[in-house]
Amino acid sequence: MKLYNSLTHTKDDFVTHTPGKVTMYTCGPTVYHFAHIGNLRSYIMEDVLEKYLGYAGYDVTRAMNITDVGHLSSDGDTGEDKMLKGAKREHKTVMEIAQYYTDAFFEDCRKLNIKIPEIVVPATSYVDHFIKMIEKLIDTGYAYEAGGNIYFDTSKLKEYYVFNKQNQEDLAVGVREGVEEDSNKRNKCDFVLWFTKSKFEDQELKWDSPWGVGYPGWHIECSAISLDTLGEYLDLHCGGIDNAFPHHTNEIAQSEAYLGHPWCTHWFHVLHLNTNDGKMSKSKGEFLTVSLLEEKGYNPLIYRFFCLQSHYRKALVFSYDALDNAKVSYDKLTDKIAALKPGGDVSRDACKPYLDAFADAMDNDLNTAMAITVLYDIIKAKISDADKLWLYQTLDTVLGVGLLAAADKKREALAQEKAAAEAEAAAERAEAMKDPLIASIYAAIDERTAAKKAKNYARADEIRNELLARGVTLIDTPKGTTFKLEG
RNA sequence: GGCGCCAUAGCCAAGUGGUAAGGCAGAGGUCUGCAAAACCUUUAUGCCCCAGUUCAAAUCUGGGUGGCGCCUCCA
Repeated sequence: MKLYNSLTHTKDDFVTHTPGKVTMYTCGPTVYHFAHIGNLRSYIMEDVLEKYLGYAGYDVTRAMNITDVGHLSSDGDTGEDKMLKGAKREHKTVMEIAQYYTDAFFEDCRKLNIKIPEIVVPATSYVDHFIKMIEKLIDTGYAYEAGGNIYFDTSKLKEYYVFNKQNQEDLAVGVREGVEEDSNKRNKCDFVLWFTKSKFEDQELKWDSPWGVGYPGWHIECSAISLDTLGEYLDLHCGGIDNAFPHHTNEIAQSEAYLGHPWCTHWFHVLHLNTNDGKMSKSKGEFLTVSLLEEKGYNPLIYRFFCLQSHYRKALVFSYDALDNAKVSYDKLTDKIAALKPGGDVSRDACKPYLDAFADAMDNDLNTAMAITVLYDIIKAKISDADKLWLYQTLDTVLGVGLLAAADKKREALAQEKAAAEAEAAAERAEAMKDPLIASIYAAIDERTAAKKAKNYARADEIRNELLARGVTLIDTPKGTTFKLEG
């Protein structure tokens, strides 16, 4: 499989440290608020990647953190801890906020068919690991204390800017409002491993440490959790592109300084979901959540389908027009699948070309847009319905857009609707027949239906016109003829 | 200011040197009397612009133009 590697800037052959096994780490959410659908784009694409690796025969172990402490600054950069801000907003404790939004995140994942990694670690449960790691970094000279905080010394590294060629001097400090240069730092890019001097007066969560009571920096959590749960050689590290610098850069710095050898070989970054006026955020414009999409009548899996129609390494612009487009495509596709007849033998030979086309697309840097077109090829293919259904079921284990479930639901709904409509029509008619006027209309309709059947269209139209003159408009539907009475 | 990404039809979007996938919308048609649905056919002499390399360029190179992202909050 070829997969673009942010570290090398090329599509590399995906090679794992232990053949047949993949260790995969994902930067999880900061649980201070609901996730917006842009956040979830990354998790959708990572989910597809994980499922495809499994489909391709790898044994995948995946871990994810939940950031419930240490993530400094708010969206508006007013200098508050995200968690603390969330807690204040909702008059809850930080831990209550964390639990509430962790659950909400998992609920969004469930709706989007995102498998939750088998290992999920809240940062607050790993503080002792962070401390151990920081201690070693101090012992080996990679970290120093200044002004009460512990910093990582980036000048001790051979190479700090791993994802692109930058110079420390060229970085603009304070490019964003409210970000101030920290005078304790020896180098511009040094970052905090442990705070004892909080920027915030009432940081709620604090732990004892060899350097005093405080709390961990943001970057250390991913390194420590990954090293402990997945070992010292990581195959695949995922996250949104905005994490490449500084978060992932810092993870690499501290992990490799700690280990003394290269750590993660492959970096997978998902580009952002934008709106017409740029990057999606929680503070600007409409706060697009999965729940909001549901309220507007969209099945969340339509959003997943929308994401899959594009490539993960391309910025995707969200609009309701584009989502509607995906919805129509999805509905048409599942309608066609609903019309397939189950039962019969599956021919592996007949299915093989489609499996190959799917694998070719996915092997080529997870080209999900191409993989989606295979779904359309299958509909048009000259293979049996049993083959088609088996293919949809198989491919959906990776794509996860719920093709068969949606089709089943449609089939059921259709049957139910039909039965209900028939029953209702019969009941209505029985009731209406008590009225002589209505009864006469029904008699006329019956006569016209008989005339149509006999292809006596002249008579049929005559009846329609007669009724029209009486103020009755006939409406032909696939279920039969109904009418509308004027006045 | 530095670094990086992107530009393909009305819209979304593949394509990675061999003559422009797919979806949505549109157009024409078949068929059920009409209509709807369904099905079939069709829709970019051209891929932001200008040079260059090549037998051959959307694709590679150089230079523009436009959009986006990152530079201690983000997915």
